[in-house]
Amino acid sequence: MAPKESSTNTTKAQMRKGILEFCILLIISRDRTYASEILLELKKADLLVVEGTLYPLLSRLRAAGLLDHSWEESKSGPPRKYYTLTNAGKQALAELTETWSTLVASITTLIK
Amino acid sequence: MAPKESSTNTTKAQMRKGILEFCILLIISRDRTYASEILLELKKADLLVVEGTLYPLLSRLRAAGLLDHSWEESKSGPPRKYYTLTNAGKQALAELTETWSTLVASITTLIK
DNA sequence: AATAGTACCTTGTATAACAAGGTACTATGT
DNA sequence: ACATAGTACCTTGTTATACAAGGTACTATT
Repeated sequence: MAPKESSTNTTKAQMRKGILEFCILLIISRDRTYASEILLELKKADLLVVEGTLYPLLSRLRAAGLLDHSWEESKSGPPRKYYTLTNAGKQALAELTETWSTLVASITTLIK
Repeated sequence: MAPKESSTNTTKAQMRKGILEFCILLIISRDRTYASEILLELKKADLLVVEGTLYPLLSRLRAAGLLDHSWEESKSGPPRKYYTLTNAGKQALAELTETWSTLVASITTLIK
């Protein structure tokens, strides 16, 4: 029997995708960090993402003025590009947190 | 000064998008319903969607075997296409609900 | 000098959301 | 009887984006 792709797999992926930007801002807000580490954090939170998704997204957030970055040397490899939130980024995160709360409330209502 | 598009608008839209399919299954699970009514329900839950998004999505879910439909007459207009969940749809919804819970837990952890 | 590990980034393809436009049935007003 | 408004369906074309795959480059280890 040929392995059948579960149709919920893509739906689950969709669900996670939508909140990616929010999670990235959340992670960066805790402490300055760099792309490879963000990938690990997202994996820990069961939000699987690949490089080809993350890098363009970070660029977009930076272009939108939400992120800033600075290069720093590393003891164990090439230099790292550390990201931090700008003031606009902090404000955006606050708004998104609000949107998230509303969303959770809406869905909780729908479930019941 | 030209009005500037808030960068969080698109991010918020993204966030909502991801969970659209989940919400649609949730809404249909409560009682059989049709597209125009689903649109209203989503608006009530602050999940703005347009027809061009909903119709292809319903078709996809149906093609995936999660939805079934039947035409029924209406007293106040053209016939309506009522959707219901198939057994596969019910199972998918159960899985998505689980995924949703995990997601909420992950993000709650990130926020703290 | 070669290999492994870490870290960055880009390109091409497929999917999907949205805006806009289109069809058709029913009820209502004149 | 005809036009208009309301409801409900659906499609097409454009744009955005997620992912897979591949590529560059620095450091440490053997």
